[in-house]
Amino acid sequence: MARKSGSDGKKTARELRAAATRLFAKFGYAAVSMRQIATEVGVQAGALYLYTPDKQTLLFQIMDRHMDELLEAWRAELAGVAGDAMAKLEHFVRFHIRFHLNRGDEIFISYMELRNLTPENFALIEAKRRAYEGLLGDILQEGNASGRFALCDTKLSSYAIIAMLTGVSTWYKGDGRLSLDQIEEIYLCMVRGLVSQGGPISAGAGKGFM
Amino acid sequence: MARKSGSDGKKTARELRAAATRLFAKFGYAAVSMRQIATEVGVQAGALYLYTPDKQTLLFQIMDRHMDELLEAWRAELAGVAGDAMAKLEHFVRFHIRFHLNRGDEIFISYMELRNLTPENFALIEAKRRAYEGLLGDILQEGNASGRFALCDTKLSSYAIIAMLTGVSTWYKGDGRLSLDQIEEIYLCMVRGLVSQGGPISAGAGKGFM
DNA sequence: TTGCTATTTGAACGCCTGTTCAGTTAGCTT
DNA sequence: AAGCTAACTGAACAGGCGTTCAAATAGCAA
Repeated sequence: MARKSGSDGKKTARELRAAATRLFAKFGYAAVSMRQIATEVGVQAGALYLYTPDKQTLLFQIMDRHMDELLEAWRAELAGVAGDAMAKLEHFVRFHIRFHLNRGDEIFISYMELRNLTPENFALIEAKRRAYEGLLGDILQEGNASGRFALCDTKLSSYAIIAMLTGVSTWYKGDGRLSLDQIEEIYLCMVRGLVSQGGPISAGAGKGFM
Repeated sequence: MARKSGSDGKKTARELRAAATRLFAKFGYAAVSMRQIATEVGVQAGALYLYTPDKQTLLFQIMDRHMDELLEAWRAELAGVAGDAMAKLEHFVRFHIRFHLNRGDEIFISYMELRNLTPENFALIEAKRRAYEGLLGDILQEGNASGRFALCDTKLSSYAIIAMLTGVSTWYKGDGRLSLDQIEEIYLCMVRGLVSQGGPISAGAGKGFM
């Protein structure tokens, strides 16, 4: 046997990416072998090398595409939003949760497998990650400048908000007690409080952190 | 050559744990070989099996000890705290940041290598993790009950707070622009706002999430 | 000095790894 | 029917994997 009946390069390439994403997310890049991926795709390991130069590139492309889609999706989303910083922030929260819940595998890989990238590939992904954090950071600064927010440090706040939002994908199961809408609302409550700092107890206490 | 001069089993056992922790954190469990660990310790691979039954146990013990120390340290900390829920929460925030920043490797492993545990080992670690989340959850519920906090969902809030606090260890470098004390204060500001929900804008808006 | 135990080596086990490549076939074009 | 290309197989390569174990040595007790 050599070529299989009904074989199609484009389809195999797609399935390779899909299988790699699934397996990397489940078992980790280092723990998954090319033969394992090949089995999932339904071909022999050698055939994979028609569609990727090597295993490392496979990992990098999954992450790189994820970051591109994330940045592109947010730019598209933001284009349709008029309003103050709070309106933008609320949009961001909803967007981030919703986007990531539909891509559990990619997000998992993007956070867990950074250390398995070569230094050059790591630098590329890291730059895109920083760009995304910066987009939230801009909103926070705008809110601080307009007096709407009262954040001590917008950079740390962007880290904190992204970390808590991304954390949703570690426990969310589609069949849980809460719907996606409810989760969005709950996180919105928390983020609104977080950026307003202090709340009822020491409302408007100032911007310094001491 | 066989036994080495000055050799000491207790010391080798300690160095094995230390080397495994360091390497697992840096490269990931699956990517690190027993020979690599042995080189770090300064012995041949075979010698490691006097101090661990296998590689999996090595990983499990690192995580298990970490969770035990975390739970024990927090219990000790809480014992000395009198005050309302806000006082306890502030203590928790400081404690969590401080504890984890001193153990970057262990925390990294505990979050990244869960999927490399056998199902039985995973269940044991997961139980301890839930216990820790529950300790924060108790504080949040106490605060909600006393009217001090205005959280929509204490369970989700405990996830969110732990996620944002733990996130610190992903970017913290001891030589950064902020001191540990400053970081604690900034996160305290955010957490206070988060639990107070809505802040100056809609202070005391209620507990329902809609 | 002899004996005993703790500690380690170094080789070996069978199996798996990422990657390459000559050879084979499916399906289309001429 | 012949030729061509896209798609794939299956074997091979050199090396690494976790783990085991007989043999050897260090340091102490008798």
